[in-house]
Amino acid sequence: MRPTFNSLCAKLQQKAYKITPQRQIILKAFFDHEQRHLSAEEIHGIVKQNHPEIGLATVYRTLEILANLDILHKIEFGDGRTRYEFAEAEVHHHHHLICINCGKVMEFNDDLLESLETWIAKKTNFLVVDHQLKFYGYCKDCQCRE
Amino acid sequence: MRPTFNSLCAKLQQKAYKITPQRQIILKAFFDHEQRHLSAEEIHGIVKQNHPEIGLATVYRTLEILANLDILHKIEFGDGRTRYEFAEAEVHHHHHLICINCGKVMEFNDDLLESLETWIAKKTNFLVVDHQLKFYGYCKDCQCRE
DNA sequence: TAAATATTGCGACCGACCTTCAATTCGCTC
DNA sequence: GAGCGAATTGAAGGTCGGTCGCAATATTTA
Repeated sequence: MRPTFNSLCAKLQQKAYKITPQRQIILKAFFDHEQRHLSAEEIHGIVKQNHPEIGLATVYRTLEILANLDILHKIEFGDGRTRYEFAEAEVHHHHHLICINCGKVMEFNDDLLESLETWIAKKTNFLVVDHQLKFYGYCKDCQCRE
Repeated sequence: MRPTFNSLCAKLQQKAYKITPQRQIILKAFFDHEQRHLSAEEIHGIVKQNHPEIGLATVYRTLEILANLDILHKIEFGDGRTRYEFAEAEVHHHHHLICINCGKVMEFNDDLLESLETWIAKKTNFLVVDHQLKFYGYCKDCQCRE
């Protein structure tokens, strides 16, 4: 079951964070664009449409808080900007297919890596707590052209 | 068999790049620090010791060229700076174990992902040409403390 | 050796992100 | 609901990795 907007606000409040309009607006933007991997500037662009007074620094600060509370999850696609998605998605071990040509990002699920993690622990004494798997290549649309 | 310094210079020359002292010095630095994942600034620091006149921009430009020629391979560990390693290492499908606590980076090899790539191609029509797998966790030394 | 062209170092610039600070707002208590 | 203290905000400026423009210089080819 996925968290509701209200349950996430409650999570903020539990940790003594104040429920400001700005934080609500930013959080709502993630519900409205659930499918995308949004960067800070993209979020800023979205919330500014209806709330032009919200500053970029506030967006950065809010994203940092939401990531620390495990509400959002940071991802990097190598284009120099950090992107965010709902953290709950991460427990399904979904990973990313990144098109080198058009930059489109798709997802796929797998559970293959869990067995790999325990194998690593045995072999190397390294305690794995998270992993990131990215595949680079050409999506269906970009395989003919280019 | 790994390429020699001279064979890599030849590769540059084939593509109509000039063999300048700066490029040789930067390339040599990678032979002298083969085990590490060096960033542009680190390379600059190394080459400046014996050749203080080499500019940072030249280092960036040279690394870009060497990466485009598949002599070096770019890697990102999420610390905001691009790092480089010899590309030949990549064909062995080695991946990285990144310690969240001390930042140490270890490597491990696997061939597991090749079968996954063909599986993806069938399932999603996505043509995989490269992949990146990173595990975050705690290395042996950091598991007790922290 | 000289001309044509690529490359260099420098400094200015860029974009993503963070910090500082005065002004405002939240959440609590009365 | 007013008042208080602490957290938060927007704006401006700063940091940092990386890039660009340009005049000076070096490499290659003839």
